[in-house]
Parts: sequence; C-alpha cells; structure tokens
Amino acid sequence: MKQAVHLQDLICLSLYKASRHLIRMYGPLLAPFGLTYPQFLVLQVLWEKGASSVRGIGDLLALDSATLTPLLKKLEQRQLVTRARSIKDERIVVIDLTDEGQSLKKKLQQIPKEIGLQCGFSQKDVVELQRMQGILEKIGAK
Amino acid sequence: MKQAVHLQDLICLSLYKASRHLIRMYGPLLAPFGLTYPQFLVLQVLWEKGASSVRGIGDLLALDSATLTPLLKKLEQRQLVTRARSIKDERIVVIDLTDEGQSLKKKLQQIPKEIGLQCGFSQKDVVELQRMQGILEKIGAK
DNA sequence: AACGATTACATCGTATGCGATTAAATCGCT
DNA sequence: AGCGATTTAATCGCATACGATGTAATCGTT
Repeated sequence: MKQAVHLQDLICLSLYKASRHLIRMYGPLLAPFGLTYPQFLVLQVLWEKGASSVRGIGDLLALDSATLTPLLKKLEQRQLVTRARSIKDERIVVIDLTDEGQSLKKKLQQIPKEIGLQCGFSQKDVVELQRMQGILEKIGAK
Repeated sequence: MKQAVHLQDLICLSLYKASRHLIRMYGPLLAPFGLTYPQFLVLQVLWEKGASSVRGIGDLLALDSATLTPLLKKLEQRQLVTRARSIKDERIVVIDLTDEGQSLKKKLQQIPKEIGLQCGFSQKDVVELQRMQGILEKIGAK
C-alpha cells in the first residue's frame, strides 16, 4: 500500500508523448501540402471508404462533430472535399472527395512508411507494435 | 509495390486514438478538482521532482513553453503553484508547489490506478504495455 | 397522425499543442 | 572585458479536442 505512482502514469503518459511525437513528425511532410495530421487522417478515411457521413468519419477516428465540422469546412475551402446534406436523410452531411482531393492520394500515401523509416524500428519492434495495436484498440473500444 | 496503406496508419492512428481515449477517461475524475490532464501531469512532475524550471517540466512531458506558460499561469491563479525567476539565473522561472498544491497529492495520486482498473487490462496486457513502453520511449527520444 | 425519444450536425467556450518569433540573460572564446 | 552564440521564457497565430448545448430531421409507439 506504499508504492507511489511515479511519472509512470506509465501507460497514459507514454502514449501521450509518443502520439504527439509521431504527429510532430508528420508536420514537415504534410506542411508542403498545407495539411495537418488530423486533416490527413480524414483524407485517408475518404480514400479508403469513399464518401462518408461526418458521423462515419468520426467513428473511425474517434472525433465528434465539434472537431470535425470546422476541420471539414477547411478541407472544403481548399477544394479537397465537398459537403452536402443527404437527400434521403436531411440530418446527414455527406463528405466526398473532389478530383483534387482524390489526386492527393498518390502523393501522400507513402508518408506513413516514410515516418516508419525515420523511427528506425527494428523488425522486432514492428512485431511488438502490431501486437500492441490489439491492446490499444481495446482501449479505444469505449 | 502494391500494398496501399490502409487505415493502418497503423501505429500513429492507434496511438492517437488510445491517447485521447485515456485522457478523456481522466476528465471526469479530475473535473471535481478543476484540473485537466496536462495540468495533472505538471503536478505529478512537481510532486515527484520538487521545484522545477519550466524547461525541466517540459523535458519530462515533451511540452514547450508555448504550452506550459499559459498552463502554469492557470495553476498559479488556482494557488496550486508559484512562479518566480531564479536569482542565480534570471532566465529561469522556477515553479514550486504551494501547500495547497502539495496537499492535492494524496487526493489525486490514486487516479491512475483507478483508470487502469476501468480499462480492465489483463495481467498479460499489462506486461505487453510495459514492454511497449520501452519502444514508445524510443519514439519520444527525438 | 402525433408526439416523445433518438440521431446527426453545428455552435460555443475553454484548454491545449506547436511552429515561429522575440527578448533578456548567460556562456564561450578570444 | 567584449561580443556573438546559446539558452530560457514568453508571445502570437492557428488548428485541434471536447463537454455542453441547440436545432432540425427521423424513428417508434401508440
């Protein structure tokens, strides 16, 4: 009953630092395209899933409309996506890629691998990190 | 040369989601004390290390003065910490706990364990997570 | 049909994060 | 001692995050 919790808030602090560090690594690679990491993630969703609702994007990224709506408006202003109310259900706003947004896929899609290299992970690290994924997904499962 | 990078931005997205999810879990536990997670982290540093410079805190949490200065001013207004220029080196601002800040330690220190329980990690998960730590620290090593 | 509950977004307020820049103090080297 | 380089904080601008709230559309039941 003695053990003080040290700067090992262990898991959470490590995740917090590692997450921000990786996002910072993305910065310089995305800046030439005028994009941020969350914006890149939204594009990634659209490249993979096609037209999606705000909710659909938010479910995949664990972000709500308070964060996504302003972000999506910026992507719309950049002409990378379109925003339109669904006809079948007026509550839903459908986000879709413009040609320009679609065309970015080829230019940006190798960035994650780039980051992986910069991290200098060993083969073993990669295995660990992938096993870790399962556990992290569990955390995200609410 | 074919493999598209799917929503497995793998590592980074998982970290990003897991980190935010854990921080969200802290929210309700810290709110009664009027604290946020980053503020709690700063207090944790001070509880463990004692009086520290802004830089010293920032090194441990990977945050710079642009983030810490406003945050520390808030903690100062709450009377939880003091801010004072060092006499030996006027560049340095020394942050120290007030009695009130010190006294919060007992009340807040069990929160991380609380979170751990809520996550429902198995014994095995914990081992994995700790092994993961080493890898994550490597990421944070710039 | 009608109406309370639910769902999907949008908006507001507050609190981070961080790149870039500035200002002041200290260091190092000659 | 003198001065350019470095170090430490603070400031600015912009882009998230998220709890709380508001609003309109749709759903479920009666």
